[in-house]
Parts: sequence; C-alpha cells; structure tokens
Amino acid sequence: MTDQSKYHHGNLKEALVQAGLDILHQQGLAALTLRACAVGAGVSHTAPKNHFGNLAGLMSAIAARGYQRLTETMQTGLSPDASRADRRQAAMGGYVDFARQNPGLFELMFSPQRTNSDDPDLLHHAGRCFAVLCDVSEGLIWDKSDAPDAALRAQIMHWSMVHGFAQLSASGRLDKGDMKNLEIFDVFPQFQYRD
Amino acid sequence: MTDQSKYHHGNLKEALVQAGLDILHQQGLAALTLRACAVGAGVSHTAPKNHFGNLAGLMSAIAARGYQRLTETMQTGLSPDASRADRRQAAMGGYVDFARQNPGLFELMFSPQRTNSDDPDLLHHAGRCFAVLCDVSEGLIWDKSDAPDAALRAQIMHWSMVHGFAQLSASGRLDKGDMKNLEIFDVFPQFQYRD
DNA sequence: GGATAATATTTACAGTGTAAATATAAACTG
DNA sequence: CAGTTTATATTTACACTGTAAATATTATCC
Repeated sequence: MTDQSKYHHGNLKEALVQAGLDILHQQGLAALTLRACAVGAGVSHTAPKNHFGNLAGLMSAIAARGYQRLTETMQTGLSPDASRADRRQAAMGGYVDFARQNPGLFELMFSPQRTNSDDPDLLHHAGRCFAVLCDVSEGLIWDKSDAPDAALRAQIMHWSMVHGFAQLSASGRLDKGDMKNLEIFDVFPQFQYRD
Repeated sequence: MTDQSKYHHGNLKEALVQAGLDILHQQGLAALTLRACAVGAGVSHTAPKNHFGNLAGLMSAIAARGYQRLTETMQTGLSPDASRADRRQAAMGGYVDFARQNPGLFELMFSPQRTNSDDPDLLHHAGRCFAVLCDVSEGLIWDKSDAPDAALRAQIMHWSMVHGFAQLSASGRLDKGDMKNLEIFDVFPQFQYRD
C-alpha cells in the first residue's frame, strides 16, 4: 500500500503531515511550505489540495498533530495510578519541555494567522490538551475558591501560567543572563491543592 | 520635507513602519508584506532595502515600535506619583489590553521566525517593556522570597503570567463559553506585596 | 561647483500558493 | 465482468512575494 511507484500514494494525508513535522524539526517554521511538504512526501506540489484544500488546511493538520504530541508529552512517565500531584508535575513540566524542544511547531500551534482556528481536528486535539490542564488544576486552594466560576478561573490560570512561561522560554526571551536555567516550578509559587 | 513629489522621500524609514502598522491594524498579519508597506509609503517595492536590508529588518522595526507602544499602553492613565500598586494594575491590564487590541502586531512581536531577535532597536524596546514588569514585580511576598535570585524569579513569574494570559486571550483560545469576559485579575491570585 | 555618497527606480528572477484542465487508478453498478 | 463514476495525482499556467543588479536621481561634503 505504501509503494512509492504507484500513481496513487495510498496514505498521502499522513505522509504530508509527517513530512511537515520533519521539516519543522530539521529546518524550522520558515521552511514549512506547501511545496516542501509535497516534495517530502514524493508527490507533486498540487496533490495536497485534494486532502487539505489549501495551505492553511495542511498547517492546521500539522498543528493538530502537534497538540496530540503535546498531550502525550504531558503524560509521559506516569504510572496508571499516579497521584494528581504527579500528574500536575508531569503536565506542566512536559508542556514547557515540548515548547523548548519543538519551538517551530509550538509557534505554529499558537499562530491563528497560519491555521484555521475552526478546524474540527485542531479544535478536538487542542481541547484534549486543555483538558489535561483542567484535570491537574482541580483542587486548587486559593483566594478565589469561593468565587463564581472558581474552577474555570483556576483552569485558565494554570494554562496562562504554563503557556506564558513556555512561550517566553521557547522564543529565547529568557536566554539572557541567569534566566535560562530556571524551570517553571522555580518561578511560580508553590500553590496548595486538595490532593 | 514630506513632499510626495520629491524623488527622495525624506522620512521613508518612519513612513514604512507607519504603513506597516496601518496594514496590521486594518488587514492583519497575513497582509503585512514588504511590497504592501512600500505601496503604503508611496514608494517602489525595493526602496525599503536601503533602510532595513530585507523583510526581516522591516519586520523587526515594526515589532520594535510595537514594544514601544506596548510600554506606553502599560503606563497610560498614571499620575506622576502613582503608587506601585497602581502602576502594577496599569501595567498588567495594559499588557492584556494591548494584545487584545493589536493581535497581529502582538503576534509579530513574539514571532522570532519573522524578526531578527538580535536587532538592537528591538532588543532595546523589548528590554524597556520588560523593565516595567520588573518594576511592578518588586516587593512580592511569597514562598520564594528567600530563595537565590528571588527578584529574578518574581520578574519572570510576572512576565509569564501576564504574557500567557494575554496570548491565550488575543489568539481567541479563551473565547469559548464563559471565558471571554474574564480579566487577568479575575484569574490569577491576589498576590501580596510590600507596597 | 564637482566628486562622492545616499536614496530611489527599473528590470529581472527564483520561489510561493492557487486554480483549471488533464491523466490515472480505484470504487461502484448494472 | 464491462462501463461508469469518483477519488486522487499531474501538468500547466498565473499572480504575488522577496531579493539582487544595474541604473537614475538627489543630497552632502570638500
């Protein structure tokens, strides 16, 4: 099915996303063009149109895959019965690690300019990623515990916190001086939770 | 000096940056091309090369101006003798407001892909912006007050916090459900300061 | 006032995304 | 199985982008 000599590729959709991820990893976001992905998949530069419509469609699919991998990274090294404290540590640390190790992909994932922000697949995987952060934000004990929408506030707080640190870190803004060695747990307060 | 009929523009550098800001404001980041800026300034499409070298140079100049305006926004409405608590409120609220009102420019400012991250002007204005956040992060009372580099940690914490919320907000990630009406002070804890 | 530098234009070119027409192969239908 | 339809991929063409080289115009300096 994956014979290169065939006129029909057989699995072009997946091959194009994979080629895009490779390009991002090896050459960065500037090199991520529609034509380069097509070459990487061994196919003419107009073939992607059948599967993704246009450039934004392909970018959205790559970004969606990025959210999928980010979610996995946030859950690596967890035993099935890990405590929420452990899950929280894994999720936050993983989020930052992912951004640092995949700066191009991370920038694409949060670039509404290049993606279709209403893409169903993108929304689904971004939602699953956010759900992990919602999970680990449960039980927060703070001054807004009794406020309306306390859970929602805690969720957004956690996401903002980890995302801001991740992006500043990934974009090199923290590389000056002594900043580069700090981790997120060194930088944010040790919040209290009912774990 | 600003006569359009002259062969030499007289103030092209400024005019190109201004045209870029207008395009960002009216058409968004996707429309911000070198040629469009040149047209906006009433000049041939190769004229920018003399002043900015290439596209990244022009983008960096526009981003630098963005940081300048962001710094101003963070300091609007402050009386000369404003308390640090007032300055903090203005800085954080202004940061988020700026991102929401200038999503394209904000995305450009934190897109190392499109800008020269070693541009002196860009570094200078980004530094001044960060300095405002450093100022308002002074006096934080928290569990890391006695840790080494406590001040640095507090600075990065404030920047990460406000930046993460600003970017999630500006990119539309918080527009679902009841999230859109929340402000940063509703979402982060009420930290204590020696003010 | 004449040389020199700064600034802007014209022209050319390789690379990009998109659309239309065409070709090939798979899937369906009787 | 044969014929049709649909899905998939290619070829070709085009407008737009950034960049470079050669040229033209103006300002600056001695």
